[in-house]
Amino acid sequence: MEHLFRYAEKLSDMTLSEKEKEMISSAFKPKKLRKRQYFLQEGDVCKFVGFIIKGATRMYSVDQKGNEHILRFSIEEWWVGDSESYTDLVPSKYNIDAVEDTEMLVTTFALMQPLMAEIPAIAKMIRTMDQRSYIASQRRMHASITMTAEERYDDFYGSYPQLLQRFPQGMIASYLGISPETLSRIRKNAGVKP
Amino acid sequence: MEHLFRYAEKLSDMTLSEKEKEMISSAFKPKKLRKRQYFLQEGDVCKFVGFIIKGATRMYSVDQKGNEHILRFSIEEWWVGDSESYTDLVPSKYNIDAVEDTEMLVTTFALMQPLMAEIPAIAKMIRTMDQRSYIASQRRMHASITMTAEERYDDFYGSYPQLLQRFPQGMIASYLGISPETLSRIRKNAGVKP
DNA sequence: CGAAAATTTGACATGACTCAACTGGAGTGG
DNA sequence: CCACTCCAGTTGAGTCATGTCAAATTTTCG
Repeated sequence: MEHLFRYAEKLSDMTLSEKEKEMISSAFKPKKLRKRQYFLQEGDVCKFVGFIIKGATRMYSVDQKGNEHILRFSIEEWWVGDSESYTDLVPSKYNIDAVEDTEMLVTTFALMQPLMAEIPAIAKMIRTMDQRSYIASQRRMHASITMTAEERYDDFYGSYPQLLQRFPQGMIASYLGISPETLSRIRKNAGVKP
Repeated sequence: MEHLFRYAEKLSDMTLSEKEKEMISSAFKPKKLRKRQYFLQEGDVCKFVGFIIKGATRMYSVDQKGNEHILRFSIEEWWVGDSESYTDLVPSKYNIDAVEDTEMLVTTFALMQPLMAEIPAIAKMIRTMDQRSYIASQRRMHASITMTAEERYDDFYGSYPQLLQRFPQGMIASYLGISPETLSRIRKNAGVKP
């Protein structure tokens, strides 16, 4: 739990009282996922959110041809869940599964509500998270509209080197919206550049 | 101002007291933009947010070759501003200008803070907006990774018919990340389909 | 009405995809 | 611990979607 407290205090720039920490503790519980295990499957309504203590997950959709398209990676100190599904209570279009063995703290939205209402630090943390997510996603969109496959890879390389080392190349390709073959070729040329 | 009150009440699902309405009124002031007039220029820090009463704006970047890439359209009841720039107080990478003569209510972030802190409906409105923005942007990202140019156009057509009628075709192309020529060809084929 | 901008059309170039074959390393079971 | 399988990644060849450039046409707006 300490991880989560520290994260909330950092993002909110506030301090949590012991009582608040207890409230939080009682709302979350630990959960482990084995590699390849699902956190959420397409068609289910997402009822849980998780905060990763250790490990890595991905969120992706599968198209008619069976190709996977990764929308989001998460590692330590990131949140997991499909906000579209839980805010509107609709079945999710996405799958979320563990890419490594993963430990997280999970809660439900129902349990989250009172925390948000009664703990200012949590409310602020969530606002900050929402903002950051939106900004990140706007950046990614900009990259997607503006850049070629190679530029997008370089951009990703510069922005998220940790993720690059942590996820297999095929998944990175999927995240960037290019084929694994194309990414392989881009990487081959990479050394040859300026 | 009435527009804004109604919007806040709708999104928050709460009622504003007269006192709260006064607070809001004193924080916002009306502003008009002529067609083609800038609301924000690249390199400036975005210090204002606007709520559109009437009109339409776009947010876009310009690349080295001088091509414009539209990241966002806004029309009545939408907000205008670069959240990346104002939350982190960094110079914006984007321009925002009016596509039609536009009337808005504007405020600064400094003036917005107390409203958020003291008016629950405003806090909730903002949270809802943030969530929706993120969801919309995730959808768009998904479309961008998953679909061909033609599918993206159809998707846009289905999701935002109002925008289609309101913005010139070249801007729609830019928003979708395709060339104006390609969009023109897609539209020509559109009638011929199923 | 006329100039400038937006859209359309055509011809051509190319980035990225697909399919298929090959390679190497990781994980598994004997 | 070795042999075997299997999957991820690489490489090559051919194709297709989309971009580019340029000219023709239509629309917009002063």
